[in-house]
This record gives sequence, structure tokens and C-alpha cells, in this order.
Amino acid sequence: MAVDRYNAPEREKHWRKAWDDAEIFRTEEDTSRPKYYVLEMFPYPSGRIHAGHVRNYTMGDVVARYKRAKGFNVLHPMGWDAFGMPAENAAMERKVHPKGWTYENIAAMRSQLQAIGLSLDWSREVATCDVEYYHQQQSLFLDFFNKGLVYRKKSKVNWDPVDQTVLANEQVIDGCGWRSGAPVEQRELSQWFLKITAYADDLLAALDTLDGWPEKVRVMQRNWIGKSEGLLMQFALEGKGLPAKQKTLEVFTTRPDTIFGASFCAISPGHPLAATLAKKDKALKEFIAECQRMGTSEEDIERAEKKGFDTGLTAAHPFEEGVKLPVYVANFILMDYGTGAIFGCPAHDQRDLDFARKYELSVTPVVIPEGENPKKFDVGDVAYIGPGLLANSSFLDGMTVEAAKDEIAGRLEARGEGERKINYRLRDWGISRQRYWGCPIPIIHCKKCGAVPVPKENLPVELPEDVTFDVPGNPLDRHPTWKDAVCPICGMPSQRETDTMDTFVDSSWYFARFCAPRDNKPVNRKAVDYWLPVDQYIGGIEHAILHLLYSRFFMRALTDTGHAAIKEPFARLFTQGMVNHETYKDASGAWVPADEVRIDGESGQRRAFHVSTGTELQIGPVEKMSKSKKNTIDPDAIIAHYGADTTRWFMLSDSPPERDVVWSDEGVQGAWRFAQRLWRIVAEASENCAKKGAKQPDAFSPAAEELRRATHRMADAVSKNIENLRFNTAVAAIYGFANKFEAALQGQKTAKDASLNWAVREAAELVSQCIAPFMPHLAEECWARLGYNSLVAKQPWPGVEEALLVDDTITIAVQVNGKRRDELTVQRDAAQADIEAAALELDGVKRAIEGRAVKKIIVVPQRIVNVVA
RNA sequence: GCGGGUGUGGCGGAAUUGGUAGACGCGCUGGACUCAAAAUCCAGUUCUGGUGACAGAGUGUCGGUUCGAGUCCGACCACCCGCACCA
Repeated sequence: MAVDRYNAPEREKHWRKAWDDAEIFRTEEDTSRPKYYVLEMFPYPSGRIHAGHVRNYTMGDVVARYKRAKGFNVLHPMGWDAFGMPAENAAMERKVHPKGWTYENIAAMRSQLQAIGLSLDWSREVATCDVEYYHQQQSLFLDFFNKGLVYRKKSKVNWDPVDQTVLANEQVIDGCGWRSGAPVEQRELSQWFLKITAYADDLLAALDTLDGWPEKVRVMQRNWIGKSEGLLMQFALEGKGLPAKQKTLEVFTTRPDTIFGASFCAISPGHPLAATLAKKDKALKEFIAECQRMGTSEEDIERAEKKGFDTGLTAAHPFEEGVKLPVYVANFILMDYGTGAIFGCPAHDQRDLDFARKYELSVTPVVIPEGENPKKFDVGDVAYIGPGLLANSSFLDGMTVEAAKDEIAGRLEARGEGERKINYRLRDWGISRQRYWGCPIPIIHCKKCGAVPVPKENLPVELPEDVTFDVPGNPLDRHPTWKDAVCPICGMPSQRETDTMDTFVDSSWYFARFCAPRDNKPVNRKAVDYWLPVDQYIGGIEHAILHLLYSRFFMRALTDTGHAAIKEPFARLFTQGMVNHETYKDASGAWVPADEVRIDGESGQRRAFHVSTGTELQIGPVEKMSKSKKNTIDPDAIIAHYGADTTRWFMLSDSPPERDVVWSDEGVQGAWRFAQRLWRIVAEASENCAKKGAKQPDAFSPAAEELRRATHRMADAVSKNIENLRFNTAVAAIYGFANKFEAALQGQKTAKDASLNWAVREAAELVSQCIAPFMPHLAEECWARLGYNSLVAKQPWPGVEEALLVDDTITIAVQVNGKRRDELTVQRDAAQADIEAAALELDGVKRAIEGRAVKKIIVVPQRIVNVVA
């Protein structure tokens, strides 16, 4: 037979057109079938698809195609997270318009995604920069506003004085703007906030119900929300320079039980009291300035010494007459947690202990671990934070920590000097950005009426297109006319809000929009009631907190504003691993792009050479693909060369989906070889097997029986592995089956066996269907080769004959004293006594026993025999 | 420091949840086909000893439970990730 090859790139185009023509991935609501919503995190349209996208979307596509074949009504949409800074940067650097740049990128990436053969319903495509989309987002903003979930307040922001914009914390590197390099300033600006803290407790509690989420993500969110239960308490202040209005100091503590161990109070350098005192105290002013100069990076904090400034003020101990605690300004007290003030109990808090040792304050243990003598217990340099009984604590002595907390809280509440309080780390979400390429905040500022929402009938507030990027700052703010508006209440000339929304707002509800992407309301209630929650969400771990927490918040806010009726948007979440690649450096130590490297594996030694110059390169470690290390690969080129199926198959082979995968040419070639091989196998099988639809024989020869068992076992394994997202083991099952199938084809040549011919046909059909989620084009090719005019993509998932999954005779291992010595093939339902007898007759067993007496024989049916001698 | 996770051949990884450790792939070794190469096919591939049948060792380390442990328990080691002066 001539060496035939499957021309993947050409045939793949053909099959994609066939799917498009048949419109088989278009989805409508259909209450007669169970629904399944599978979603991958939508991409930012940077311009090129990268390997990580391919991996992410392929996984989702396997699930989508499988579930569709299983009879589910599958929603599998795609869109674009299209607002954001890169478009404006491109505008500044290359003098292109953000809009044009973005839509061109979308067009390029759409065709790249289509070349992967994803079973997406493109009719539902949305880009967050579409006017229709941000129109609806503005409408949602107004609904949230009316529900009290939106407010405006002054807050501190990172301000880049050169680019004249607010920077996110992540964009501040070593205290300087990431783009301009200018030292970032702290500025007080009025910002819009979404009241995510209103849901803090529910967002936390509901994490326990998210069984389909990775534990890791739930833990991260739990920590981020950071709930702590404690007590707000008032200390009476006295001393020289005490402001007239400041009679008390309010602190937050989670350990009110340790109040009798308190030896000082401390306030943050940012505390209003510190500022007041600093007006009359130069030294304090300098100390505060010094604290503010100190960096807030991890390293700085790690190295920073605990430092304090004694204000000379004292705080009266609430339960010990005459005891006065010195009040310090201390560098380790954060202004934005609790009240920005604490009482220090050195024996039971490491920071307080470090501080106390430095300033020689008393350290009195008040919680004594079991077995320690309260009189002798000394914490040394390590604060004791474990359980124990109270001591040295007046009326608390002998109580447990919990009882003591309760006692103190009760007494202070009775005196009106304390209040139980739950504190969260979670802050409200500041969404104002001084940027052009984002969703305009639909507000009009009127001198008389204040910040007034734009009436819904006047939406959308559209972005103007005639903007300039030649100078830094917000183009909306300096636009000659766009700002002009009239107050919707009083009709006076007013100004539009020129801030736009954080792009995380855009991605917080797109999954709901996909349910009815052209609806004239933001969210179509009927559609979301049918489709939501997303049954399987797939994306990167980097969104563990922000995007996933914001979306959970939005789902609740949508429900509270009548747009939906559920709280959790994503029933199951899967976080896939990254795609890594080897790195290469030339003699000068410069990174060499991976696509300019040729690998030579001769004599077992992997060596790298530069393609054009031929010089040898140094092979570096495998690392995450990144532009800086030049170890990215362009999936487009691989798809053009080997085809989408090979790329998809490779992406799912070998590595478990949650772990990182290493992209290697050898691996891609292996996948390509297998695609070719499978095609040959099915082609050969189709040539001399039973005709399609031939009647099932009454009896099967042993060879046919064996092939059928292998076939059905494979189909069963593939189903179960896809259900559990264990794509790598599904792939392995198909490989294993291909080996058996090929052996059967060899046998078929010599045997004139009609039942084997039938089994070969069955095998060819089932394997074509089972590879369809992974290699959908090749599956169609095979299906056609088998004589069908229909599409595999429209076939139901093959049923498995349960009877073929269990063998009549089974081979079990026989151990002697726990070591495997032989094996035994018996009838599946063989009697225990027979197995015991047969086991003792085995050569390997006899040899191992060496004539010793058999003490005991353990027979685990269908599993193992263990002879104890 | 706190939290989460991972340790299995040369490599990526399997292992029906306590029952034949190393499926499947990559790589490598030998062979067939070929003038040659590519492609393809066949055989082998945990380590040690042995021509061999076979024997011994073996899932990060040490110990325990069990007829039997990669899997369960205890103590440790290493690496990765997240958070971090949160009172």
C-alpha cells in the first residue's frame, strides 16, 4: 500500500466548514433536555493566541463536545475582555486608536480560535467594549446605585504624576510607576466604590458550599476576606497636649482576654491623633515622616524593626484602678485595619513582644499553657498564642480563653465602653480609573444636586472617538465637549464623570450576558434561570481572588436587584496549569527565541543550536512561557503545520490538566504520529471489515470477543476520565486501545472470521467517536471513511455493554508472605477452596514456601491470594 | 511566620482508593524495510547480580498498623504556590 498521509490542515478546514454549515454548535434554550454550561475564562484581545489559551479552550471543548454527545443542551460561548490599558498604550506608542486596535486584534484572534476547531456558539460572541455591552453595564451600575451598593468617597490612591493616572497596587514597582518610572504619590481622590463588604459574611460562609472548587482557591478567598471576631474598646486618655475632643482611644482586639497583660497602647502613624499631636511636636512629625518613607514591600517589612515614639499620653486600664498604659505611635500599626490603634499584650503577641523587649516594657503572661506553673511561666522571646487558663488576671483567673473573652466583652458592653465587632480585611471595591478605554461611569456632577445618575433612557454614555493620546492624562477629561451635560434633576449645565470603570467590572457578569447576549436588558431573567450557574468554569489560578470574588459578589448583587435568583455563578471551577518551555541562551548570555533553536539529540545528548548561525546554545531550565525569556511558541504555526487535532491532543496528553505542561517538539511530533497512525488503522479497518449496519453475529470468536472487550473498556474509561477532567488518562486509554486494535487487525488478515470482521467494524466506529472530543476533525475523517454521510459531532455518545467490562476468567497475583511469587488464572466465580488449592500447586509458590508449613491463606476474591508460611 | 500542595524509572506521569508498582507517552538501545535517509514496523528498556530460569532491592527519610502499604497513622526532610506587621 502506498504511504498515505492524512493531510490534516486541509481536511480540518473542510470539516470546520461542514460544522458551520450545519450550525450544530448554535444553542437555544430547550427545557426538554438537561442543560450544561461550560465556560472558559474569556481572553484579553492582545492580538495573538498563546499556548495557554489553547490548553484552556481545548479542555473546555472536550467537555463541551462530550456533554453534547451525552445528550445535554450545551452552552459554550466565547467573547472578549476587551477594555484595558494595553489598548491605550498601543495608542500612545503607535498612534492607533484603541478601538481600531482592539477590534483588529479580536478579528485576528477569532480566526485563530476558529482554527483550533472549538465547538463554540459564535452567534453569542460579545466584546466588553461593544457599546451594547457597556450600555447594559451602565444600566446595571444604576440598579446597584439605587440599591445602595454604589457610593463615592475620598480615598488614597497611587498617583503617577507623569502619566497623570491612578495606578493599581500591582502597577507600582519599587515605589515607582511601572510605565513612567516616576515616584508614585499618594493622593486623596474621590472614587466610586462597589459595596462588596455588604456581602462579606455571605461570600465567606458560602465558600463551604462550593464543593466543586479547588480547596486552594477557597482558602485564598477565605484569607482574603479575613474575618475576625473581636471587641472594640475605649481607653480613657490623659496627658499633656491631649486634644480637647480626644478623651478616649478606640482600639480593636481579638484578644480581650489578655487585657490584664496589657503594657502599652499603640496607634498608627496615620492615625488622626498622631497627626494632631505632631502639629506641636517636631520629633513626632519626623518620626511619622520616617515611617511613611519606609517601603511596604514584603522585604521591607521583613527587615523592618519595630519602632515606636512615646507620645507622653497614657491610657487608663479599664479594670485596674490607677494603672496607666503609655501610648506610642508605632510603625507596625496599620491605619486601614480595625481602628488603627491597639493595646499591646507582649506575652501573647509576637509583634507586641518584640516591641516590649525593645522599649523595656513589662511582659506579664496571663494565659498559662496546661502543665505550666503560672508563677514561673516565662515566654522568653516567643509569644505564647496557644490555649490555656487565665492567670494574673483578677476576676478572670482560672477561666478559659473563650470564657474570658466573653466576660470582658460583657462587662465593657455593660459599661458602654466596648462593643463586640466582626472585622474583615476585605475592602470595598474602588472601581474608578482615570482612563479612556473603559466603561464610562454614568454619573453627572451638578454643582447644586451633586453626583446625579444618568437616567436610563439617556444611556448609553458613549465613549467619544475623537480623542488624543499625545499627552498623558485622561483623554475624556480633556475632551473639548464630551464632558458637557445638563443635570437630569435641575437642568443646570453640569459635567460628566470622566472616570471609567475598572475592567474587572466588565468580566464580573459576562457569563450572565452570554445567556442572552442581544437582550435589551443587561440580563434576561428567563435565560439566566435556565442556564446559570455555569456548570464547569475553567481558567487560570491567577484569578483565584479578584475575578472570582468579584463575580461571586456580582451574582449576589444581580440577584438582589432582581436580575437573577442565585448566589453562586460557578458550580464547578477548574484551574488549569501553565504551559512551560525550555529556555536557551547564547554565548553572550542573551535569551534566544525558542523558534530559532534546533535541538540535536544524537548520541543521547540533547544539544541546542541556533538555526541560522549554527552556533551551539546553552539549554536553560524549563520555565513559564514569557516574552522576556523568549521561550514562547506560536500555536498558530504549529496548527498550520501539524493541524489543530495534533495540537489539541498534545496539550491534553501526559500532564494532568491542573499541573504545568512542558511544551516540547518531541511531544508534538508524538501526537502527530498518533493522529496519522489512528487514521491508518481506521482506514485499514474500513477496508475489510463488515459493512456498516451489518447484523451482530450470534456468537463471537475468542479473538473477536477480546477485541470487543478492549473496545468497550476503552469507551468506558474515556467517558469516566472526561467526566473527571482527567484528560491525560483518557488519552492513555485511547493509546492503549490503539495498540490492541492494531494487533487485532494483524490477526484478522489470516483468519476468515466473520465475527472478528464485525468486531473490527465496531472498534473502528467507537474509537472514532471516542476521539471526537479530543481530535474532532480526525474523528469526522474516520467517520466518513467508515462510509457515513453524517457528522460525528452530531452522534450520541456510544453506549457501553456492561457485560464486556468484566472478564469470565481473571488472572490474579499470588503472594507468599506478601511478596508476589506467581499468578493464577481462574474462573471469575471460582470457589475459594479451589483457588487455595490451585495456588499451592503453583511452581513459584512451592519454590517460595520451601517446604515450610502453610499457616494461613488469604483469598480476596478477584483480587489476590496471599499464602502465609 | 501562617495556610495550601507536591515528592513514584533517564523524563512527563499511571495505579480500580489497602491488593501484581511503573499503564500510556517521550527518550534511549537493538533489529527489519531502504542504495541511503525520512516514515513505518518488530523487540527491549526501574535498579543490582546472572547467558538464563531466577534472586535481591525499590514509590523523599525514619518508624508504626496490617496477611499485604505508593495508598492508612506518627515524626521528619526537600521543593513549589498563596498570604503576610490584619491586632
